[in-house]
Amino acid sequence: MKQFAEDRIAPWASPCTALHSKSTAEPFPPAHSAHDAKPEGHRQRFAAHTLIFLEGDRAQRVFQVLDGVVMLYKLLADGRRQVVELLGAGDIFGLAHHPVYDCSAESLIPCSIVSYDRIAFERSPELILTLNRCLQAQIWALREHAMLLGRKSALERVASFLMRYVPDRGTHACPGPHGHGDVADVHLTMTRQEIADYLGLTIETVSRAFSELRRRGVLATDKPEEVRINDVCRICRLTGAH
Amino acid sequence: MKQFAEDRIAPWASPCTALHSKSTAEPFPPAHSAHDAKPEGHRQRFAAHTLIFLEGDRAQRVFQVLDGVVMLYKLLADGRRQVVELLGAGDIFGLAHHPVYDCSAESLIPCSIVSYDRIAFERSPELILTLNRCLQAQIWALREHAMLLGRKSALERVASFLMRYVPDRGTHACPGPHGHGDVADVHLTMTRQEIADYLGLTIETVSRAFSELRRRGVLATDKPEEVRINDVCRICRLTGAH
DNA sequence: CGCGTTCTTGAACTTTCTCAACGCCAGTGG
DNA sequence: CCACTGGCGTTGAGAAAGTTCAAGAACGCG
Repeated sequence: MKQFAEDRIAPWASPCTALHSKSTAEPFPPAHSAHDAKPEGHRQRFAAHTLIFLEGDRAQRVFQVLDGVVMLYKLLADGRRQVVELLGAGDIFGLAHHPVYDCSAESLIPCSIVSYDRIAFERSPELILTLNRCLQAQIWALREHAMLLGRKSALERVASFLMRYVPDRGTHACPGPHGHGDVADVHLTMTRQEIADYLGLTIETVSRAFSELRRRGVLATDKPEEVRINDVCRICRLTGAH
Repeated sequence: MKQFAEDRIAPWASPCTALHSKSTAEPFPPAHSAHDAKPEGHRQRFAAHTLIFLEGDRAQRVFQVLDGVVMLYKLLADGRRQVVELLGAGDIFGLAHHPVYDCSAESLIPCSIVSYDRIAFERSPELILTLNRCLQAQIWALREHAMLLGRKSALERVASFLMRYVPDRGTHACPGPHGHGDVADVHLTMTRQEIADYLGLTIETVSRAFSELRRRGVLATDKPEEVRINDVCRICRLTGAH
């Protein structure tokens, strides 16, 4: 992942890492040549849990997260919801190969977001390379998530979810536990319901999985959103990936 | 979807449509200007059920399906498998934002495939736009699939799967039943096991779902792979999307 | 302090999985 | 030509995992 080191943030090394990152993305990397038409962006702030757009809306604008976390979700007619992506600083969303958005977008925490006219955005040769890298990272994350949704048990799903919040662990080149103990303090940015809709479970099952991890001593929670992972390696082994 | 009409095949209108398409893609659309460095492609034929590359292999080449159907899948350490994408004519695969492939690729039926050097491919300005559209279509399909894996029942999954094989039905602008009856004859290109791994189910559950649909009169099967859908609209309503 | 929301826990129920048996078919070899 | 074999699909019965429904606890907020 070293090849992204020169980026301000490494936003597409893994969309997941953005979740715990406190970093902020620039609206866009500097232009390489003057003739590249860089569309002008419209900067906006969103409070936590604010709708950005709705599945089915005309897809006129493309967005990039500068700061914060955005959730993309889809609904079935009867109200069942599936969160399909979690996006952090650097991630681009709102593209659609149909004329309307294929999912809804909502901020999970307060967010800074730039938006661009979609047509101008897609024509900009400057952005297209950046965009492609971002799309590839999203595809990677979606495939990973398909594995989780299709084949992992509830406990494995929750363990996988928790690992997202631990920087650089459980990845290709996991450095392994370092220093004294293998503890991580994590601030979950999602409610149990949102976690459930992301993991394809019910809220009760998610709650039970947390309790089970607590019972096993792997986890300690102060408030529901504040989690202390006592043994990152152990959680990682519970993800089913190893 | 009219905007893709000028394409030889409309490969990225929806990756799904490629499944039943008998059409063939050109290695790539003609160059717009002479200076575009179009990397040279290496054409290959693969028999049915042939491995193209393995998850973890160094990602040196990028592939495009000219003809046939390719399946991408991931494995967990204990052997659980999840098929993450089904690709048809026009679809591009083998890109990776890591240096190794994040999933394995296998032909489902005999395939014609071109491959390019990944570095050259990613640098080619000619291909970037094409690639971009393809990636967006894949993201759309993956999100749709996340919905299926996370929130749909076994019967809904199988119904959704069947709808993939019926051209233009169940999409945005579904023309509805036309002519006498609403029948479709479908040749499934996958074994029950492959379908199960795609839908996040077991082979038995898939088989039972087929039987249930047969019992309800919606479906008739001659051989397991040859299916007659007696009422497309009814199957469509069983997908859970409406 | 009281209220509403979110989270947790328990018990009954449903769906899907697991394990096992059987049928069908194609290919093989006597 | 026919019996054997192995792969694949179907079906059944019981087990397991997750869902549903319901009640209670914890927390934040006016």
